Amino acid sequence: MAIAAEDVKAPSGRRERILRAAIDVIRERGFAGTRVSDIAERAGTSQGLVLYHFGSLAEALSTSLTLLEDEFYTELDEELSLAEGPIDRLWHMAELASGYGPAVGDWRLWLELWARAMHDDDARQARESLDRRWRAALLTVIVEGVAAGDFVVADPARASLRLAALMDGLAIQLALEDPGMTRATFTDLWWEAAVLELQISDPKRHKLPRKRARNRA
Amino acid sequence: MAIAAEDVKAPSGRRERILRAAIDVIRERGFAGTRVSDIAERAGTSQGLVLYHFGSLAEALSTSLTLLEDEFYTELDEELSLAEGPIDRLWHMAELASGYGPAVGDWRLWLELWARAMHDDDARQARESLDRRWRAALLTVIVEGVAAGDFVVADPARASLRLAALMDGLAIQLALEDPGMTRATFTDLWWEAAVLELQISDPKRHKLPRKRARNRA
DNA sequence: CGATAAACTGAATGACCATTCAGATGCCGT
DNA sequence: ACGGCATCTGAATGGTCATTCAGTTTATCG
Repeated sequence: MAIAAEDVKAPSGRRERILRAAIDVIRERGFAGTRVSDIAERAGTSQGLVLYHFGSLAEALSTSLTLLEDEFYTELDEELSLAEGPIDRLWHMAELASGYGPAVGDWRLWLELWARAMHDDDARQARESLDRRWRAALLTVIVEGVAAGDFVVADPARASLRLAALMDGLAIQLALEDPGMTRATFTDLWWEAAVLELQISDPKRHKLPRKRARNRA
Repeated sequence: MAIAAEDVKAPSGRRERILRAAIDVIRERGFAGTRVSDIAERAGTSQGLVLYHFGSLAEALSTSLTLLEDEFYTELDEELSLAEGPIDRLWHMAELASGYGPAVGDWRLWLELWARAMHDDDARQARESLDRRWRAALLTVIVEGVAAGDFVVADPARASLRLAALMDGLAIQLALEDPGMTRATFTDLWWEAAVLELQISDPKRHKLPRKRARNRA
């Protein structure tokens, strides 16, 4: 069950623990395969409590999406605040997407979300705002880079759209563990495209990847 | 129900009708939401028959994936045989992917397949071979183009990988009906990337899209 | 024309799960 | 220490399917 000793009794902590458990289960078994009992078991509680807190399974899943959004935003902001210039920021985004943090590059979850977005409205909204946010960040970086003279792009909007889409596409292979697609290949292929698309003049130092740090699960 | 008058009694046709019905339902309701009764209703038969032919729902779904593969291959081969040179072929592939035919550009189905591939082995294999096939075709076109002097690429394998991934990424927006992503935008953005990546010298005439022809459903 | 098998049906059967519920347990202010 | 409220539990309850089955229709072929 894997319950940290810390706050076994904290009454409020229970709610969030359930949401985290839900996310973990979704990642493993998919939205469709996630049952109340899975969540309860993973969270170390009873089924009853899950329903007590969220009323229904559907509601629990939706709410966990909200938590996911929060983590995503936090992670993105945090990471971007660390970077110095546009080139560095862009590189950081590539790393994030390749799976550096717990949320942004959690592609199995994204594939699930995409599929669910076609049939569930909460999922649709969640993925839409997550995606919008990500693309906006990318666009901002590109615009900054153009202003700073680091990038040369005719149409930043198009460029960001395309680079974002390329990430998604590469991510599919990553999530499905396609032979030949690794974290390294991902960043490599994407960075090359970015260099080409944005006409980055001096992409030198960025070739060295950072230390690893995988998902909590 | 929508049963064509043609072969209501054809005994063998029934099987395939069921498979097509299954695919239709999957596209609409997703793998997870597809019930035996949905398929039966859509095919205009009884639940019993679906199970009679395929033994189980899971088996019916798997088998329908095989039919999908067949259609995909047929469509791809047909389309490629029509095109003249590498540039034209490449353009045809872009059109196919944008949803020109019934199978290749049926992106809702692809999103479903990706998600299912994470949990179901038949789906995993299906998507893998479909994807491999598609990328191989792309690679072939690129290599031909290089040989013919139409394209200039350092590493055709990387280029095809990237262009294929870009398609997938753009396709997600298409499937999810992201505002701002249409068939036209899709081909437009992709073609521009291809021109850049492959250094296509003379992409002129291809800017005009062909007549529409959507999915049967 | 039978007769045998294949195709087909619709009504059980039973498993699996979300949800409900009656009550236990801990918490907090007084 | 006590009343009351939030939290929590585990065992019903009931609905929704996949699957089974007993039997009917349709095709095939000698």
